[in-house]
Amino acid sequence: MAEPVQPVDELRAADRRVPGRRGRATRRRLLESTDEHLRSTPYRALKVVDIARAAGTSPATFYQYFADVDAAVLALAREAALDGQRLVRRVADGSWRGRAGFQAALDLTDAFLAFWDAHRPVLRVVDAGSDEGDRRFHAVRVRLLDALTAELARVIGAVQAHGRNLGVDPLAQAAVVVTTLAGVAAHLFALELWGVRPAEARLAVARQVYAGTTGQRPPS
Amino acid sequence: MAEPVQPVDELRAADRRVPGRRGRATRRRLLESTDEHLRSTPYRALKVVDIARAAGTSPATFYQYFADVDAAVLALAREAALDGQRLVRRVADGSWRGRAGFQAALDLTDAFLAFWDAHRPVLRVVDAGSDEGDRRFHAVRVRLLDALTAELARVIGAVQAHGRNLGVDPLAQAAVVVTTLAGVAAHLFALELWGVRPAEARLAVARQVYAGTTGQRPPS
DNA sequence: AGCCGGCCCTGACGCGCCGTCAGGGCCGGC
DNA sequence: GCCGGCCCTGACGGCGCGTCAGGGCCGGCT
Repeated sequence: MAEPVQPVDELRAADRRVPGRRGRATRRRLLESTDEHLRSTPYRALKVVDIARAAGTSPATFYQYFADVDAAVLALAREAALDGQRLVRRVADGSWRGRAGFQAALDLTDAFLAFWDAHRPVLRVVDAGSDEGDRRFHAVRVRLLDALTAELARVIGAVQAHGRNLGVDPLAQAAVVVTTLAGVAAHLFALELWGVRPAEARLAVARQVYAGTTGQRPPS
Repeated sequence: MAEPVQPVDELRAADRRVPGRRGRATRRRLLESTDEHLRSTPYRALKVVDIARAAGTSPATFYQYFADVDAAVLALAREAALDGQRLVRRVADGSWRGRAGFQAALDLTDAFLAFWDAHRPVLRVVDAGSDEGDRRFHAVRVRLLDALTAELARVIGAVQAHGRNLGVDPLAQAAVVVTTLAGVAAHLFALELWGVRPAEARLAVARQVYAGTTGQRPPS
């Protein structure tokens, strides 16, 4: 929750110059090219030369702006994290009580799945890197999901305070709910191959979100 | 559920010979070396030469038994899948009714987390490959989780038949529960860095498994 | 207009790992 | 003690990475 959105970005790695207008445009084209390629190519098969050429520049230029491909993906992930903050409002604004609660769960599920879909290739790499113990990827994954988890934990805590002692750690419960959302979002395609229809998966997720958040049986 | 454990394994890739005793021993050492290295090295940083040398052999020999590193990891994953089948019994044997149901959920959670932990490095690669759309990794991931999902779906269907119409597709619901288990198992370390205590995460997962399977509010 | 300084780009190169192939060691049977 | 077949490996071409010195472009100043 720092004040500036980004610390003026990184200084140019190669020679410590501060990029001017033209430089920033090149950097942006490289980021977009990276995102593009990530949608059609497995991460390990990404070639710097392809990214650079598609951006109308050369590999050497790529290394002027990013230390390696990871750095470019991390930059994309930070942009995605910014975009993801609107999910938080969806949790905070909706009412989680009674019949409306299930609607809130459905809304959150839909918004989360859409969010993941918009940034799928990047988030895949973030997940993989984070799982492998890479600090940088872990940090950005936290940044992606932290506010949402905290807000859900607040809701869960409020439900407990309202009389229903669920006997759980709100943070742990929220984290598990968010993990379900992220897991299903990531594997939705796989579930489909498996014979699970997306609409059914969506409903099942929303039920789990509802149950996990309110401690109530979901409506049938 | 085929009769032979493995279809006599693959023929040797290099020259189509059927490996003899010595050859199989070398293959096994290569597999173990791969598993070993995977525990301390990010997948993309794996070097065939390191795997081979640690197994007391040469890179060329590695390629006699595996087309590439992926193939070795897939072989390890298939072994893990075999090991994972015992999770199914745990679901089938336990009673999911009443108070005992929550115990069944706890047992499944513990067994699943232990299972994932035992095979973590390999399963990480499987997840990543599957997410990237690689057919081979997807197939082995299905093999890993299919029986468990099917059994859970059976339990969910039975609960419905017993009068409580949950109004959901049992397969979708089971798939979401399994996804929660897999997601938390994969990210448990990350959750810990996040401030979630493992014991609390375990309880939260068990509650979600219980709620998702039986449609009941978990006990407090 | 002409010049100049600083911003930006890139060709070229050394390095390291991949994956292959021809050739040779080892071992058990006769 | 010899031989055939199983198994291993040194050596090599190819490719992508990451770096560096050098040069183009452009806007401002006189």
